[in-house]
Amino acid sequence: MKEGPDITLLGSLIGDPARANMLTALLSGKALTASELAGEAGISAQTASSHLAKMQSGGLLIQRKQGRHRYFALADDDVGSLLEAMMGLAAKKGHLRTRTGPKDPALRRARVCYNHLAGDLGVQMMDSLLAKGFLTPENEGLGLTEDGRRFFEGFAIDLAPLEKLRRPLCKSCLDWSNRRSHLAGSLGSALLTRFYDLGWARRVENSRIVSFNTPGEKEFMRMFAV
Amino acid sequence: MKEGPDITLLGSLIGDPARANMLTALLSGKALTASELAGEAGISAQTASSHLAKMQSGGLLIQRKQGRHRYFALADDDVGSLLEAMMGLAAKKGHLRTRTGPKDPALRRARVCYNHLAGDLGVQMMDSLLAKGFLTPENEGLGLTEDGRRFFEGFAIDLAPLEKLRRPLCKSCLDWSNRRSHLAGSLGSALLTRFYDLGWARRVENSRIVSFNTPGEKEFMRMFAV
DNA sequence: AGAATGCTTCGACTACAATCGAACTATGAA
DNA sequence: TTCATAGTTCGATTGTAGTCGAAGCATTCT
Repeated sequence: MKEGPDITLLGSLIGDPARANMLTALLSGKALTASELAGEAGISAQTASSHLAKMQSGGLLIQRKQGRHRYFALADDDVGSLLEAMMGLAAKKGHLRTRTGPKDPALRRARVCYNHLAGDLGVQMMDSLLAKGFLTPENEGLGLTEDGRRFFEGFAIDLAPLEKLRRPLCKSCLDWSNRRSHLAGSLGSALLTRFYDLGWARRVENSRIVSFNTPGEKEFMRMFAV
Repeated sequence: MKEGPDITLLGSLIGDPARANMLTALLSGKALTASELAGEAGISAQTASSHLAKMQSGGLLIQRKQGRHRYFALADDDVGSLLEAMMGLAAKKGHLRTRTGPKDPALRRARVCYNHLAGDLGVQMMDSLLAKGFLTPENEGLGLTEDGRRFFEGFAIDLAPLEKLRRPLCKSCLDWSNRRSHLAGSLGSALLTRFYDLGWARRVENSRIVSFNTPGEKEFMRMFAV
């Protein structure tokens, strides 16, 4: 017994409601200040401060000072993936939040997962990219084909700087609402940014929802048909 | 806010040391009795009973009555995967258990992950099966090729009954010690069983370690060379 | 039937962690 | 300099979850 890594710390960090709310808010990919997170969790600033310190020393968060603000963000993609994975299992086991609000359908359709697109549209995009042979499954992840390289460059995504990063270019991430994979990694992130830039979609304030407008969705559907 | 599934319950269930010890023990794939689990966690029977009830109602465990014993096991593969994923992140963040025992290297080399082979050897097997074209990455999982079908049948693994199960045949599972994938699913489980039957390896008592004997390891290496 | 084992329920105790008010530090604005 | 805002630290309070002893069922053994 007492073999392997210790999962209790991670579990207990995630297991507190206030902290879970903060983490969920940060899953939107935006860095938030301590007071914003306190508001998100519905607790006082002092309490939030203590929680944030714990999560930081536990490796879940990183902190960036900027003027008199302190911005907190998820430490890395792995933390985001774990949170999504837990949401997947929680959903499967029926652990829903007390009030499943009216936003729920919109959230299932298109939302931000840390920094890339998730939900029905995210899964569809992934399927389409695979079906057209732009991405291809590799050893343990995803690879970019020559066709894919041309496609993305044609979509005004500059691959060169992305490939220089330590972060993997393509990665698959499990979707809690669909239990299917969608595209993560720096390429997934770049695609989402491109959708914003093109004016196809925008972020809904204070939420993970990504809202496509009518022409934007039309373009998206044409480009990522299955 | 308050969007999506609730991860606090899962987190807090996993976040208690006694429960985490039990879950880790169950990750060996064996069903254990309440008293065995109490011993594993180092707590009294009463306390264990309360923990087990909570984990059961939280969907992490299932219970099977057999005579005057109650056997507990992980509820499904997803629970096992989540635990391995958490161990992966915990290891990466340096959350090791206080005493990293002498068993640790053996554990990294070959261990049971719920019901299939993990560790260096598990990863090597996966790599070999992919390299030889017996398995192939598919949409969101793994597929069996015609060559692969012949290979496994030749290895005296009867695929027909496995394919009838609701459980997926092939599945990849992330390894915490390697951060690479190994083969899960009913096929992964069948392979491990076959190794036991052939006398290549055996389980080390009260541990997740799988110990290969010299000729067994030789055969394994020949069969799953990379 | 009676005894023993395996497990759960009940009740009481304890320890710890979340919480907030108040005081303190740091940055920025007037 | 003085004031205001953002955040942390300290101390005290509170609630709750983990813990075990004792008693209660259920099943098997003799």
